[in-house]
Amino acid sequence: MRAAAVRLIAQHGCAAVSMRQIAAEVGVQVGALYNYTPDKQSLLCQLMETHMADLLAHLEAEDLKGSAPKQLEGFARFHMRFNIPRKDEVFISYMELRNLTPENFAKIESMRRTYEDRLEAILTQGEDEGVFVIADSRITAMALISLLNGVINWYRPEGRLTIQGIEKIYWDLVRGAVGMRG
Amino acid sequence: MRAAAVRLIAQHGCAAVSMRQIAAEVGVQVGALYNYTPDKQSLLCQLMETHMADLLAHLEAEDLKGSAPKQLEGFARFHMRFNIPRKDEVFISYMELRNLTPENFAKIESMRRTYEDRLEAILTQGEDEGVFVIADSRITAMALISLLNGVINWYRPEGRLTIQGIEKIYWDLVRGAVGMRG
DNA sequence: TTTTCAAATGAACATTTGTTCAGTTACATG
DNA sequence: CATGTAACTGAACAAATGTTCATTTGAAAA
Repeated sequence: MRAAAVRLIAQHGCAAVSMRQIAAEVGVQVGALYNYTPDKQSLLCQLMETHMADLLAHLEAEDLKGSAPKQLEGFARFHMRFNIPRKDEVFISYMELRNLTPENFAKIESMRRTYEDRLEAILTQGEDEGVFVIADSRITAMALISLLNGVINWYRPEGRLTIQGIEKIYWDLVRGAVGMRG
Repeated sequence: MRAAAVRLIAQHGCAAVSMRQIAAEVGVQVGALYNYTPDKQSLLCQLMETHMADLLAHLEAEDLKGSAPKQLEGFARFHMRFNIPRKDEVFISYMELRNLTPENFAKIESMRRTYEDRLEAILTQGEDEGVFVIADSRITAMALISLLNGVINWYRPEGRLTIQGIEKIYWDLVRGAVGMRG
């Protein structure tokens, strides 16, 4: 059911997908869904929440340490490796924020903030080390995440590039953006 | 009506906004809307189409020429200057693509492609000139647009930064990303 | 003043929506 | 076999949806 909901919502948007369509995709009647979620809003929120929690847990597990450039490379490559196979979830987590109730929105938003904070910390560390040239660490953090997320707009598993290849291209872009080329 | 539709759709998503809500925002009854659009789909498509046409027309009017770095700077600054005040339209043009009929989608998509092509041409020119270091011009073009578009996720008119200040920060990021720092 | 006509109304339509629930099924436990 | 229970069905509900259209409005043209 989770998989069906993710696929459909990513493709058509939450408001455009009915509970009946999800049920049909699962091969079940509408009523059966309500054994697993109290309502549609909770279903959407739970989708996003488990994805974000998963993201944060895996980032923590990366246990980035060492010099800022090494950490930044680890972060960028992790972001690619984690998000590319989860493009539907990523898309939902960015596009359906507006369909959450205020409380649910706050919950998800704070998780996203945590993720951004981790990147920003790496950036400020790099400034302290004198290896990054950055005008505004907060904005740069958000800009880099937008840059990295861009991949989900065009990535297709059957495409010409491997995930490793994409990782390399994007890491080069990030490296340059923080002023550490050459 | 256009303004009302843009505001509501950007805020809640196309499928989540009813014709009645748009009518109420305009201060009119539902039926009246159908004097101006044949149906909801056309309304959405027209919103996106005029925005994209506007974007392409203004880009053309910039009449970028000269060295690749100068053109890239012109492109980046133009993108910021044009899109920031139109954040609702930009958001819609990226998020509501999936709600278009195939024909309408193809129309909008080709306009977006034209825009990307223009940037890619600047990048390949820069490679020829030997001033940019780029792994894949197509992907870099899309990545840079994602980077630049990221601003609409956090920009607020009442925020601490001016548009000129933001332009500068993002231009520095772009400049670095194509390997021309220092 | 009368005529004209585009624009807005307001009610109606057939569907579709999220959600509920009494009843059925199927399967594991006793 | 009998019993219990968790899952699923299928029908139903009020509310909301996009769209249509006969009627009214209001102001410019005659």
